[in-house]
Amino acid sequence: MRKRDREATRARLLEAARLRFAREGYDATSVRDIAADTGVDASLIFRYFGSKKQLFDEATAAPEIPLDLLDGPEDELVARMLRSVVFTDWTKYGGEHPLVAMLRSSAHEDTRQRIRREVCDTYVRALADLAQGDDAELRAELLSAWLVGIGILRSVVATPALARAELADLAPHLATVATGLLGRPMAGSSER
Amino acid sequence: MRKRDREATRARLLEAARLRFAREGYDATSVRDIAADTGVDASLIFRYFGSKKQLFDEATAAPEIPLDLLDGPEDELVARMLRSVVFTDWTKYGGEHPLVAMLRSSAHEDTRQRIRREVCDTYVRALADLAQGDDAELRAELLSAWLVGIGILRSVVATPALARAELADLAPHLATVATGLLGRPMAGSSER
Amino acid sequence: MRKRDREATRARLLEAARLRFAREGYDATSVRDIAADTGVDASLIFRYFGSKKQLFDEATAAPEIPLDLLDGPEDELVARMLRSVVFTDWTKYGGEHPLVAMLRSSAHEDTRQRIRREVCDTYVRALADLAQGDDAELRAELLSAWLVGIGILRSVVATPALARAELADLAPHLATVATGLLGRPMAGSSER
Amino acid sequence: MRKRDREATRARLLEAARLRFAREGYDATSVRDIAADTGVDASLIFRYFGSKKQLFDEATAAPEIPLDLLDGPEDELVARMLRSVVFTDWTKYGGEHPLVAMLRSSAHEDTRQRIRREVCDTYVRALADLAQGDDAELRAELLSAWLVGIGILRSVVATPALARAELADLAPHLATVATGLLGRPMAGSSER
DNA sequence: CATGAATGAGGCTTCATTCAT
DNA sequence: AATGAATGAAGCCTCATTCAT
Repeated sequence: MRKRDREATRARLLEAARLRFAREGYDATSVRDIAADTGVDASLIFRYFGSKKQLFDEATAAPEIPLDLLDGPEDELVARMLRSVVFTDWTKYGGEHPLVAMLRSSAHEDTRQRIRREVCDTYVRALADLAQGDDAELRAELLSAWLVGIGILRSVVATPALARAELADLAPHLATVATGLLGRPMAGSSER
Repeated sequence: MRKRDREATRARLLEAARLRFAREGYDATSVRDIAADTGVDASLIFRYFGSKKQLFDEATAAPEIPLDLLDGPEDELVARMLRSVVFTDWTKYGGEHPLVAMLRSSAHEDTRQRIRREVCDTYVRALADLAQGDDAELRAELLSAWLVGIGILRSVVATPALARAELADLAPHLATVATGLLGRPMAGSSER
Repeated sequence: MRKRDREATRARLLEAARLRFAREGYDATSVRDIAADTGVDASLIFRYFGSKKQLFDEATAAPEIPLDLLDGPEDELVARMLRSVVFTDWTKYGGEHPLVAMLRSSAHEDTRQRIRREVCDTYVRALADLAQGDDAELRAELLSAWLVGIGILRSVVATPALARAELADLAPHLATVATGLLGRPMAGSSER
Repeated sequence: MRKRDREATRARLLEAARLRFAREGYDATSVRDIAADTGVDASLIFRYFGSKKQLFDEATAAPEIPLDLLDGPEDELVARMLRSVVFTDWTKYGGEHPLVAMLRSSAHEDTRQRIRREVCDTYVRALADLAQGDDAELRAELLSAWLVGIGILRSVVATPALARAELADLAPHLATVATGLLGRPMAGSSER
């Protein structure tokens, strides 16, 4: 019973922290904000997580990668990635893909490393496996860069055309670019 | 003992501010840091700039757009943009294109607006003029997104292949994507 | 080492603030002074009161009006008021009637309004009810002015004769002036 | 020529200081305010006056007492004093009698002493010479207190009836109180 | 173990004042 | 002698964090 309360409070703190850190960045978020959102005293954060930094690390740990991101048809991989970046409900992260939101805290080298690791381990690697030719990794990174750029222009910078685009609007261009960069035919969207 | 030269001191403060804000972002930079870098008392910042915010605005004001960025041959426009983003000496901004560096302060809506304005006014507009078809603006933004994404992956995230790539490595892929997105033949690099 | 008692600490801060603000005025009092008097860290003031201004407002809130000030015999009303102004133990306010002490912060319009409200609501109104004739309010204010003036000359300016006067010395003159201004016989002192 | 400029600037600084100190009090006035009002650099104040405090002392030195204040008919003395306090053009002092204005800086013991000296030397002494009986000084102070109180309630506290009263409205009450306190017939106003 | 009172460093900013030029 | 650049202390306030209870 007690135990359950503790776990529940910890979870709620984590959730509030995720939202704040995503929306306002590390520096503009105070532990008091998070505690207030949760309705508990700020000192609990130190009991449960040790420090603001540790809470940040835990709150922004890489989310579970959806199984179907990497497991579907190969020619739809890029389309699935794009949907993950811009057409997925990231309400828990303030409405943006976690990686995009984390750029708001990119003033800290630590955060940059975390972003790098996830971008490389998840996106670049999977794309590099698909690419043909000797500079496969570079081309995979260039495609990843595009996805990241779209995420940023769409939500952080809020550029007009991208901000109101639907997946269907992007699909043909996605196919063009992905096909061009990977050197093999890629679909612009998955049928589902 | 420094010379008592208002303009010189102001300029040195501005320079220090540009570097700090670019490297560490608005929140993680304190006016004392900047003053210390400059070797003067922090209160001078308020005499000369009014507030930290005003110093930030002035320090991160859009740099002069090189004349040749928009005035060269049309088919090399994207290549010139890419060089501006990743192969220009941005030492004064901590080594990154100012727009990329400013993302580190993107927790503040104000900064996001400034980024949006410059991206739209300079990059998207020029590209939209080149693009064919009815969704010209969307395609221009998609290409801008790519440039931004490259800037971020290369320096903020420091992804391995991109970080060590030379312009020549990127040129062919640039030509492919730009041509594909704009619907007309584009060069991957300019001869100079 | 002080007890960790929120209410007690708050009360001690309030007490120290009352004294400082009364003796030195708003501007010449720093929150650090008050905190030091209390023996706690200055940041507690902001936790408990929000700001220096709010602490000031709370510390100088009108003290309870003694029940017998307005409820005794009518012809002794002025005498009771005089005793309230100059012959009451205002140690908590640095030795002066709160209204007189507040004049030290009268550089701020806000404070002036508070003084006006209390003077009008408590003193002028009660006196106007007693005065005969059509300019009752003016005469009530003139009598209030006298009481205020006495308070000021006695403690702020510390004029010699008034500073050492006892109630008995003032009583006959009080009777004369009050009777003259109100147009009805008034006593110079109450028997108690 | 140079000499004249210096004296002129000094005089203008003094004038600006008088106004600021009167209207906002010592603490709320900064030397920069005064310098800005005068259109000169703040450091001139230190060259010419030594310190803010010395400027204050000089700016608020007792103004020349009008010759006719003390030299007219005896029975109109109080009337002349009242006119001096509330019906004289004190624009140079922000619209209030200098003594009343100075109460805004009464947080400092120094200022209080200066007020005391002027009140005693000018007002109390002249009135005491007129009063009959052994407690002449006390009665003179009580009358002075009234004048001060009227000045304060009228302009600092801005009590409604007093704030809009004309000299004619106050004259009869003045006669009553002055006559009562001094023990000899006094006029409520002078014929001029 | 949990609570919340207390802390002290540091944030931005304004002040009176000094000191080169 | 005059100018204005520079200073450093101190102002209010917020922060992450600690430590009694």
